[in-house]
Amino acid sequence: MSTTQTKRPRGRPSAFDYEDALEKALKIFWLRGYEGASMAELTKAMGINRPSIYAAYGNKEELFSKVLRRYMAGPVAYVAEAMHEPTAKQVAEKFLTKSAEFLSNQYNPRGCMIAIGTLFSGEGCEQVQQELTAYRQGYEKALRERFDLAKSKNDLPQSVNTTTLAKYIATVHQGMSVQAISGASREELLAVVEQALSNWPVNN
Amino acid sequence: MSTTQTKRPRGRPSAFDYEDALEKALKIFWLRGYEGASMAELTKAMGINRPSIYAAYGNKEELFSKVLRRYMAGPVAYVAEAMHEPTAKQVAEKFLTKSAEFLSNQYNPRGCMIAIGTLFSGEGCEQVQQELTAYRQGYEKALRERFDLAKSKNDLPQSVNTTTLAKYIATVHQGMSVQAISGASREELLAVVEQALSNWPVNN
DNA sequence: TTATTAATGTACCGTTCGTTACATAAATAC
DNA sequence: GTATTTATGTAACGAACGGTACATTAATAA
Repeated sequence: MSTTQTKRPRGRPSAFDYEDALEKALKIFWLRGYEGASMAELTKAMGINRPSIYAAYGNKEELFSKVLRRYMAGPVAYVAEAMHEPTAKQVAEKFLTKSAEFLSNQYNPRGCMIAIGTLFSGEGCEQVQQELTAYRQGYEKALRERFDLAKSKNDLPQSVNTTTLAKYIATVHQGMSVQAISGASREELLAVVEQALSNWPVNN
Repeated sequence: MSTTQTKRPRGRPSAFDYEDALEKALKIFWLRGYEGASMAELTKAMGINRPSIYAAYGNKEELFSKVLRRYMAGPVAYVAEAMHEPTAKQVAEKFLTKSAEFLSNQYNPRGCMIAIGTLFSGEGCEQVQQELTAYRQGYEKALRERFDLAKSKNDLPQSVNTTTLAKYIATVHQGMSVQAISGASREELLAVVEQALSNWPVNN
């Protein structure tokens, strides 16, 4: 037999699915931000009583951290995927175009949790802010490294400053999240992307 | 005599200066955001007891509203001024370059209150969100109208979509605020501005 | 069966939130 | 002077915050 008997753990079994509940917490944090999401609202959305949340995920900060990991692996997984496009220009196009679609997806809350999450906040959110800053710097760095690779393959002119180019693409992406929250449509976001990429550096 | 006797009002005189205290509240809201700024912190910074704040400015939401007006008239007055530059390109250059300097001014809190304020928030902040959205749409509209004027004077090609161009400039500006909060330096911001404007539409 | 383990639901903890009642103090009006 | 007006400082309000103690329930182990 190839069926592996999964032995049940010792005590009372969980009444909720770990990942499902995390997904529901994600929706709340995404809509409200870290501070704007209250444990009461999270509890209600997750369908779990508070002590079970703390037992399973830790405190609010740790729950948010786990939510961020799920967010990266799910809704914004397209970012990492875009890096695999064959050319630097296609990477940028894919990244921004997919973002425009993502940000105007009617089933998502507006804006990207990582791009524009917890920019201003009260005292005691320093760790959350740092974590989000690290994520932001992370995808900007991924862009830069991808552009460095392109440069080494003559896919980008040697004159290009990859740090600046990556920061520019990240800046447009972050601005697009603000635009999405402020009411921009998919068409408008795509038009901005086209404008933003119309200055792409090319070999002569 | 040309000196006009300013007659003192009836009751006990205020122990604080209205605009000075508003300036101190501005610093707190700018640093913390609307929700992150507590009345306790505001009270302490303004040097006024709470009932006096409520009497002079109304509740927290109204205080924030008055702070926004002061913010527009002071720290970000350069935005309206930039519109008066002689050409559309100079308008965009001035707007973004001044923003880069503003956002990296060591004496300011990071980020622009209006560009990226209260993007995510808990229940009960709808009015503040709407007000900030209106301000954001306001300066984007000012850019568009300035570009329309430029177009009518052949300062911009007739093929230009001014709505898109204005939205693109606003998007870069908003992204720059995120970058500033995430640690970008003045030099980096200025490099992004240069990159962002390298595709400026010109008559052939 | 009995012991052990772990998750559950209830009910509450202390703190902080925005806001306000109220008595007092300091000015003008008469 | 006395009355009136307005701002002040103290002190507290009810509600919401993040977090937890504790008894109970439901599973496995022996």
